[in-house]
Amino acid sequence: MSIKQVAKIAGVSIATVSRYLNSPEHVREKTRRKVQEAILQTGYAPNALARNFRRGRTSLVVVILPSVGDPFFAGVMRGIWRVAREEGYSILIRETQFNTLEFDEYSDIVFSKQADGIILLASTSPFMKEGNGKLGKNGGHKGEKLPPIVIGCETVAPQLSHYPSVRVDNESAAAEATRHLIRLGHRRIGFISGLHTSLLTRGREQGYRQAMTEAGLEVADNWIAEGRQTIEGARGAVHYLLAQSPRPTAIFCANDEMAMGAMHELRRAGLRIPEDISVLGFDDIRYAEVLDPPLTTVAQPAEEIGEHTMQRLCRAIGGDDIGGEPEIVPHRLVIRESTGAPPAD
Amino acid sequence: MSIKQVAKIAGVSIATVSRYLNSPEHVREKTRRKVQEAILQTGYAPNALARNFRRGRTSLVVVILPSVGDPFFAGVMRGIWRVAREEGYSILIRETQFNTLEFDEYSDIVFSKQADGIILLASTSPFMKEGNGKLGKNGGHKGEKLPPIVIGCETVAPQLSHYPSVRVDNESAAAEATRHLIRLGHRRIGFISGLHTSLLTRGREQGYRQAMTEAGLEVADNWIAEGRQTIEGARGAVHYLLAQSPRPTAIFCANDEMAMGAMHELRRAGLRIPEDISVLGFDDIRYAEVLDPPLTTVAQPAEEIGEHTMQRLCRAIGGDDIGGEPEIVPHRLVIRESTGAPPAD
DNA sequence: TTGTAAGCGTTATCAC
DNA sequence: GTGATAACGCTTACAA
Repeated sequence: MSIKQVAKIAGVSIATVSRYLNSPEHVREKTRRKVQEAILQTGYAPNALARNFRRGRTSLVVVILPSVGDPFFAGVMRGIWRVAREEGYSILIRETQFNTLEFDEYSDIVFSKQADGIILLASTSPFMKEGNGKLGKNGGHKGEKLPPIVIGCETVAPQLSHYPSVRVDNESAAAEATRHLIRLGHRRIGFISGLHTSLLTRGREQGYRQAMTEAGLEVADNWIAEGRQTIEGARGAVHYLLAQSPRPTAIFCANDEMAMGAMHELRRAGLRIPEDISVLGFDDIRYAEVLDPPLTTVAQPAEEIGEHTMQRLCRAIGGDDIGGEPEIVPHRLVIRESTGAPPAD
Repeated sequence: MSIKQVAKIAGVSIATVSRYLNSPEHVREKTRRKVQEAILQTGYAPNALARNFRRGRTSLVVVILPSVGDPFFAGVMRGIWRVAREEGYSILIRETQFNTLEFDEYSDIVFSKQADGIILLASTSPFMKEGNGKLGKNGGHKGEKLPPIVIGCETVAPQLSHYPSVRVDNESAAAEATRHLIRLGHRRIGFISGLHTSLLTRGREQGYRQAMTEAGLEVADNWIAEGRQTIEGARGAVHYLLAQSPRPTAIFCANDEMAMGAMHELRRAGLRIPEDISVLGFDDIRYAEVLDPPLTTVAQPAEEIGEHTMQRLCRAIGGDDIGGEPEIVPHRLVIRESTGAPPAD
């Protein structure tokens, strides 16, 4: 009833009010003033609900991520927001924590018009049933188009392999980081990965293995410890690694958060970093450089990842075919003081 | 057109399909099956846009906060999400960074039906013009109701003082923390606050001053340093404090993030913590205990704050009068190893 | 228990 | 430039 009231007060038709709102240049100066006056008088605010309904779009984008707590994602989000603001989107965040979401749950968000598109940041569970209904591999929701989805940061489940993504080359990056440790003289290098149900760190583990193999070094099974990608998870993993014999002289953690937990646990065990054992992280979150010692880690351009992901999504929503290839953004090994030569032994 | 198609295929009216969706118990078993079959066949998903429009509500709540990066807010968000899920709301996040938003910009979110309610986490700028239009102190958007807004975490601008909030007693908490330092023997205690444009840390500074005064200690102007509530901000502040003479033997930081920056800068200056100088934080983010040394800080029940805030908002949206009093949740001083006796001097 | 039909606030397509 | 008016997809009296 609201545009109607404004129209009545201004003495024009509702069409004119609508025009005033959406393309004022098509309204005569004099009329414009009348409408403006009426709007001020009534305190009218256009009903976004009705507008979106009519237009058939929500102007909402859902971002799905494992945990907002991670400062790395905060960086990615910032990039997403920047583009979202420019493009007129609001961002809805869904945290998966550690539970498994079916892919259909994502796509339904779009088909039921809760959002115009979806960004998947990092791990999705690989436990999605193949071809169960709405999104087979050549996809389509009973004939409708594929939902606009772009993946940020990480390698993904096979079902998602046809969707575009923006990320660093995790494998190369991890290999490069591992080589840094090897160059320092380490031979026994441990790796703390995420849970095996998470894809977040899969590529990183691959890179680690590759660098080890290529250097002719053994990758003992008991040098790879698995844990939740949390401080607690890393603690448990370190506990496990320290119990091995011989134990690693360096630990590569699949992300910085885990590196922080690892460093703490190592200190509690009475070890000095890097004199007794080296620690390496991944992400270069803002805390990495203020740790004691500052953490050697692989930097990802978080904001850039966010921006590009969102930009690509916008194009997909706009109907462009954005292809399915991953866009690889550059990483950078940041050498600080948590890595050094192994102890004389 | 969609419910229509389903209705046609099922051989019933659209009203029946709608009923099946919203109150299946009012549909005869046999009919129910027909509808279900049709829905499966078509892959129909109700159009949330149309539904919300019709119902006049968005099922969205906007959370406005200075920065998602802060792990403390991540905890609060978790609490908000838990309740939101139960109550059927999705959460839209708006990051203010460091810019000043007008209050009208918030309230318009509700009046233009972009969301059903608003949660304001921590600082809002105090620079909002008084009584400029839509929301005077006895408020109302040209006669409409006050928008449902609940404030989480912090003391607020005078214009918002009539809105309900959920938070710890910052003043008492900060006073208690300061007394801990005094008890350890410190007399010269510095305070690193947020920017003066931010209300985030106002109450905490009050508490600090109160405890100092009450102990008969001087609060020198040059022992209070101001900076952005970031690692960088804290570094600058420490730099300033260390240049004072005599300089403080302990530094109370208005939050843990700043404490992390402070610790790093102190170490760079060659000072040992706590032997040479003590550091105290606020929030007890999850990183606090893995720092070296682990950080003494004031713990806030982040998730609980989030839950209660959201619960209260839900009631407000439901039309209940939830009053304007703040709900105070308990804080707890967590003593770790970053605080100790002052140096003999 | 089911169907008919009004209406939610916009935008878009026409004529004028 | 402006004004009628028909959608958009759904919920909900009210009638049958």
